[in-house]
Amino acid sequence: MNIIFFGSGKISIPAFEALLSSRNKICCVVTQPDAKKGRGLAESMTPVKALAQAHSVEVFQPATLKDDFVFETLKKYNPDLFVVIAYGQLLPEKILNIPKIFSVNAHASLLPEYRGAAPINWALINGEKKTGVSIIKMVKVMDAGPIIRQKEIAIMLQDNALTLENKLANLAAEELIQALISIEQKNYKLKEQDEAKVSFAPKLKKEDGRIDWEKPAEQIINLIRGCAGWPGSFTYYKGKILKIYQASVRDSTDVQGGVNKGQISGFSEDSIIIATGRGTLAIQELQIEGKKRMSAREFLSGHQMRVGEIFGKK
RNA sequence: CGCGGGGUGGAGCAGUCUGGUAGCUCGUUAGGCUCAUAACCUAAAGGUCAACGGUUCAAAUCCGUUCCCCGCAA
Repeated sequence: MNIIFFGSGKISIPAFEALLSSRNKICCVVTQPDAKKGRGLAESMTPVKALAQAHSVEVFQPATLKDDFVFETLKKYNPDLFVVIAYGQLLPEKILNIPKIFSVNAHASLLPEYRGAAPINWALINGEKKTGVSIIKMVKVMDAGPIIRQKEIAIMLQDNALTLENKLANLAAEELIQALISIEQKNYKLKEQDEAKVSFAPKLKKEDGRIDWEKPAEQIINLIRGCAGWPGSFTYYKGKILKIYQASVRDSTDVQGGVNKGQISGFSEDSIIIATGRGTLAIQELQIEGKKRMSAREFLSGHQMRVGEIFGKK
């Protein structure tokens, strides 16, 4: 089949690789335009573009899909199928209807739950025990199309957004290939999503990563796990932003009276222990503004922290 | 030329404003204590203070330039 691949995020890489080594022909790859990223003025391309170039696949980077020029360009390839995974933009109906068969999307959740841009992160933040990958036929509404294949996976306690994304990326690649085979052989079934069970996972904002120390330790840990990578979870210490990379629940029972939430309640050999709304948690890896990421042990070597100091105040 | 923090023995930091003997918490090595220990005590090794240039009797510290790391913003 002639396929046009839409993808931008890291999660789409295994699927893209799987497609490249399948019997299908990738006519062209559509990915987000190079962004002028920050500190200096470095231009950065999506990982998908880098991989496409390495395989000499044509790359197309329209700023918007609403342009007629985009429609004409894609039409010219005469594609059988569009494969979309973590592209980063809604595909207009006109575009979706270009391929002869239809457009397929791989989504990292058990649809109809967690529709939207950040399903992996929200599943972790909400403390879900399982998630998965759904392969759907695309319709006009974001992530609302009928399901072709769906595969469940357990969320491990030690999983964070990065490790889970990795697992789901590989799973998505496998499921996608299977789905393509069944589509080619025309022996697939479509299962409509149950609209009553729809939930949403909107794109995360930086602010979503701010830790609320009033919450129970478990919930804070879930936030840290869910925000790993981007946007990262953070709090404040002595007026500076303090990012927390690795932490675990130390004690999930009630805190003794009089202890302020966010207070340093002690230290162990390798971690800083903080009181929360319910229970305590142990920070193992962190980063203060302007410094490198380091272990709690390293941090404590150079910073005199005291029991009773408060986290979370600017 | 977007804003800001930083580069000091192996790690993390102080010292820089107000130039004048290289400091702290660890780690490493050796010895001691101990039934024993990653605990405790003692000692030692380990630095061209990012680089180059300037000012000065004297520069980690003041001035100029460059390189590198990081946070914000996107």
